[in-house]
Amino acid sequence: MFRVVIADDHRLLLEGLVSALEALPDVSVVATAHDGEALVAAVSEHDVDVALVDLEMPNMGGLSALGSIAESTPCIVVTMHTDDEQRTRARAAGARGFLSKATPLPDLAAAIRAVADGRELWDAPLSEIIDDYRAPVLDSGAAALTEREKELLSLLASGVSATDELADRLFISQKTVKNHLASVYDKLAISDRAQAAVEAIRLGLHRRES
Amino acid sequence: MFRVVIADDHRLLLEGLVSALEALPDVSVVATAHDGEALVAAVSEHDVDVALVDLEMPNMGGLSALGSIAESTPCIVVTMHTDDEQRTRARAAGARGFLSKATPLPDLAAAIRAVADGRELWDAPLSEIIDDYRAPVLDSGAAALTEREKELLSLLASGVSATDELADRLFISQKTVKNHLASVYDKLAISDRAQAAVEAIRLGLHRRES
DNA sequence: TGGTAAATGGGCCGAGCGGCCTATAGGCAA
DNA sequence: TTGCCTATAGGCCGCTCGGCCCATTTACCA
Repeated sequence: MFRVVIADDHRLLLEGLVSALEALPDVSVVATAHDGEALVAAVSEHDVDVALVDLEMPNMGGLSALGSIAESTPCIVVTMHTDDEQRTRARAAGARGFLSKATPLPDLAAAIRAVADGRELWDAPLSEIIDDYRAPVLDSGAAALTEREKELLSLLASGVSATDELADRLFISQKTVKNHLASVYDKLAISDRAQAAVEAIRLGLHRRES
Repeated sequence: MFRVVIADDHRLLLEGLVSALEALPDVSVVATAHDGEALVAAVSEHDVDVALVDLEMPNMGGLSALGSIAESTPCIVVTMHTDDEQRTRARAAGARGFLSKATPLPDLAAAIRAVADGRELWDAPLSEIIDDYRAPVLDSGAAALTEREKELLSLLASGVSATDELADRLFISQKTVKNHLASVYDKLAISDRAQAAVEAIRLGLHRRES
């Protein structure tokens, strides 16, 4: 579980990112900050794997804050201004990466995983580094789920819980539904459908087809 | 369920907002757009209660797009530049409201509800209008849940599903747990704990105390 | 070619769950 | 003061769920 701090004075972006990153099964937002000073305070108070830092903030801008924290905490600069000058400054200040606010969310997630893994996003083409980290880092149990088991969990997460209805939706017998469920319980170390539904949602298995 | 369209060329903000708004029990994001043209197309293809529009976008800016859609679709301008000139232009173009990207997320949610309810955010102090719409609009079943029932759902949503464990956590007998559950099933029109857990998460009841 | 994993299916059984009825005490409002 | 709602709790019962055996077919892979 990667522990992330986000600093941005635009609260809609900040709180939106919190929601989107928290929805990932392998990311946890441990603190947020509206300005540079709060960011410095936040990383000193929490164990942080990656900090996302906006450059334009009141009370000590992102670059100054980077100077204080970049040595001890891997930082990714997330900014609107993507000119090379800002990019160079961010790198010089110790940032491990530099992303535009126009970046798709999955790319940011991958960048977080890459930086948390010790990579830097400077030299190689960004897409190459990022492609290595697209998949969420799941615990061994969740990673062992088969496709059929995920389909079952997806139905559970959408409120289909009765054995007969699950069987109808998957075109299999009720017995096979129970077998798959037993396998899921074993892999996720849980013991009933309610917990399975909670895990399914946490793993992002709700609302998808096939 | 308010149907919302979001247009913004900064994908991190866009996708973050989608995640945050979808997490609300009374908001559904039916489409997104990266530019003005896609926004116009989106509102013509979906039934939309409120459109959130950024002013700075490629391929027809927000103001031009407003001209095409503001008459038929209530629009809230969400922008970084909050000077009075932009504000006046947005109003002249037919927007029902004007919010900074520094707005807290709950205020945006309230603004969406207010505008969907036919209000405009111009004259009265924003905080007064917004305060009338802080509470999510719940269906009658969810609105009828008592505090104790919400506590129970909150535990369910965090993976506590066994009757005896729920009883221990709430300091009541197992029988009372089952009584509360039966009441929840009735109010939410569901029939077991798995569905209750799904609903609890949808209603935002996960991860809160007492 | 043999081993492993996935998907399918069956039987059995006990414990847990949900449905239904009743009851008491406290708070609040008509 | 007479209801109604909430929170608490018990009994009873039938059905479902989960745990534990098992088998077959189809893959894929070493």
